[in-house]
Amino acid sequence: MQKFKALGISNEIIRALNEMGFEEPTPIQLEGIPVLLEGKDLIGQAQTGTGKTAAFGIPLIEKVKKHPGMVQGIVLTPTRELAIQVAEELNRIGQFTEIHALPIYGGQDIQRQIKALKRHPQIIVATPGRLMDHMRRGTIKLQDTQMVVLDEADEMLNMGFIEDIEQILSTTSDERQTLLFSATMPRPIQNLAQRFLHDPALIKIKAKEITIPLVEQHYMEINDRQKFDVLCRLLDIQSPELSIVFGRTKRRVDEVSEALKKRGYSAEGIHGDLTQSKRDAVLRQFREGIVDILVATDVAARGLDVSGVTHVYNFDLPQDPESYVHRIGRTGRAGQPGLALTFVISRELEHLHSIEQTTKRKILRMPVPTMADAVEGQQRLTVEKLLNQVEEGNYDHYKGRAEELLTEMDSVSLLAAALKMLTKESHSTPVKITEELPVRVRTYGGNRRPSNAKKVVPKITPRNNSWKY
DNA sequence: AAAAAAC
Repeated sequence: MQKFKALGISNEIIRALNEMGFEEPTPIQLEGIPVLLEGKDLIGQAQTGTGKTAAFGIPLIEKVKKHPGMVQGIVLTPTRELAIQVAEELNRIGQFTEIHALPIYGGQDIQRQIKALKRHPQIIVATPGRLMDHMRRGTIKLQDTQMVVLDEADEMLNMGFIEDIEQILSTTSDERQTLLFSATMPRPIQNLAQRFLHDPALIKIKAKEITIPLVEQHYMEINDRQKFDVLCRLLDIQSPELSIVFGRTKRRVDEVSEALKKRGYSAEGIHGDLTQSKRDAVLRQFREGIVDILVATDVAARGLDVSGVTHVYNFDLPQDPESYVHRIGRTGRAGQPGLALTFVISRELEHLHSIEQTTKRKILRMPVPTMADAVEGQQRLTVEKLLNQVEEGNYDHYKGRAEELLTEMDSVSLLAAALKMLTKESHSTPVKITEELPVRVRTYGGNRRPSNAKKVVPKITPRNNSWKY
């Protein structure tokens, strides 16, 4: 925290950073914050997860607070979800100040937004289309805007927002401070920078640092018909805390999420054809862990920062290397390890290879897990779930399964735990299990995996980042 | 070719 203080950040914000668990500034914060506090324009080549939002958010809030009233800061993002996420982070950074950030995006009731705007948030985080809508209606005026942040500028370019962005920038004062963040710097983005930024500082997080070092990357060669069953197997075996399954189309996302739900997984789909309120709700549930598998199109590929995402499954190979990098970047965040696993059908192997070359990272082949692997994984999960229930004192629901398991378990402590569970009244004191719990259980009908069988699929263990079943 | 984004 001393290092944050040394950057010249005010006490209220330091206090908020403390509460948010920030310890040391990331490279982009260390370099960017002083430059921005000085008032310079900035081009930042970095992704989220590098602490980018705080890098512009801290100076933004510092600057804004001295001039209460009108809209003084604008952040533009390519997707609606990102607008919500960035606004939330800004509000956390500014929680001990009088500064408020409001997300403004399409698909949400505009009257509701107009009402919220009457409370005069100093910062607006918006997708371009809806912001333009408000500008035309006169419900947002940008004359007093002192800082404009273009977040994920290359993606906004891809989505055809460049003209909107130019128009928005032209509406604001030339005195404004302009920040442009982009993972890549294609020609049109360079032109934009040249036209609208004045003598910008350049901060580049090198390519090596852009690819996420803590994400283990694997692929599995598989045919299309097997994909769903194998996904279920993997979910059982690897038991992710939270996971994202990326599909190629909206339709595909619907199919996979429905099928997962039918099999009893806690999954929800998200894509651009859903109503915005549904999208907001799904993402909220996912963040809270109410839903633990998010099935998504590339709408969720960029910038989304959800803590606890231990696994990303590319159910379908992404179209381009850029999309691949963004998708797998949803895990391995904030220094936590993550696993990215990509399903590849044989004719796509070459495409996978080109992704490998572009990202300059080896994607390791992983064999399809056997049925025995799956059975064992499933049982381990069931036992773990059961034991959690025992700890929490909710026995009734698991009674039947527990009785079944009693005949299968070869571990004395598991047996004892389950016995306790079955003999306790449902309202009695929960059993506290403190001993190390063995997780191996005997498989059905003596159908053990032969000792010479391959046993290879790594399971992610966040504690030590080692790979084993 | 698909996805995203304003009504």
